[in-house]
Amino acid sequence: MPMTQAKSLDAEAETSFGPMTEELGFHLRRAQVAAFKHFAQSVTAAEGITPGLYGMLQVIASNSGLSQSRLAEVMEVDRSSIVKVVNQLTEKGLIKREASATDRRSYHLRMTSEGKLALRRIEDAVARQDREFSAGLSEDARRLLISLLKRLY
Amino acid sequence: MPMTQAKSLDAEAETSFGPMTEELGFHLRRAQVAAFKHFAQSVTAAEGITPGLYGMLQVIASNSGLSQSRLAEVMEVDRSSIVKVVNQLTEKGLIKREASATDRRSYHLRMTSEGKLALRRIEDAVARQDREFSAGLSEDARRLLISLLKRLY
DNA sequence: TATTGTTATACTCTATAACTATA
DNA sequence: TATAGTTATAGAGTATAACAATA
Repeated sequence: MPMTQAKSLDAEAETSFGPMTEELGFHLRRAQVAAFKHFAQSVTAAEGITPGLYGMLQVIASNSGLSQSRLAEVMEVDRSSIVKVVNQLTEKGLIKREASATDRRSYHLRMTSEGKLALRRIEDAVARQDREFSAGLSEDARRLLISLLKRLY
Repeated sequence: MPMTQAKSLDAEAETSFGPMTEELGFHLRRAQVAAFKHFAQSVTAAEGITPGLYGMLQVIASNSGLSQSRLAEVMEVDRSSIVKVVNQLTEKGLIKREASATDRRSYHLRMTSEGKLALRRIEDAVARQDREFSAGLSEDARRLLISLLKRLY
């Protein structure tokens, strides 16, 4: 059944999606949806970490001590949307909030030692997943694709 | 302020996002978010049509008479998620539900004449938007990018 | 006055489960 | 029994507005 569906989608792609098949945005979206599904089936299934949480973890790990407001800025979401995420990562024992010595309103976010350990593991899983996902591309094609994508933002 | 932010993100990109900058999924997501924002600022602002609704419209236009279940299949969402969308497009006068002559449970979805007219206009707006969004790429680079993206799904 | 983190609230998108009317 | 469309409901993910504590 999955093969049949895939086959029919392939065969009717031109007629099913009309002029959209000429649009970059259309293919960008489809590829991105496929990437999320792939991530969910490997990394999220094994480690319980969504793409969003993984991104937050990496930003915290690479910018140790940053504030929640700064994290929100980097992730380009509202400050209020960060609260839940930080709670989740804290409850998982992956990060900690440290009171700032100079500003009592603010927290410094840092990885816990368990978090650092977990991130090394997750990072490997993500790297493998990313390679698997792009298995249809040669290493050169993969690099080329990344460089083209970067020119869009 | 936007320029300052963009500049600081560029300058710190390597340190802010860590190993993610090596991942295809990371760049795919950023490009896709940028594409949605661009679409929202041009097409959605001018025509009140989101990327999702536009996709539905094109699939209905290219597969006139298809059922809601078939539309859900093509869009890869649940049947129940289609109901609201079909209602919205019907209320906007862009599509109509026609009773099936052979199966009284089922509807055939079709564009209204106003819908066809509107779609021609929206289609042009989207085509312009898509070119603007990919203005940083030559025509060849754009085609290359699309062909690379297709190899991911 | 402005900023940090928070809460309350709401909106969009999507899914699951259960219903109805058919088939 | 199975399918088409629908409804009720829930869970992500995100935003806005307003608040307390602090700067």
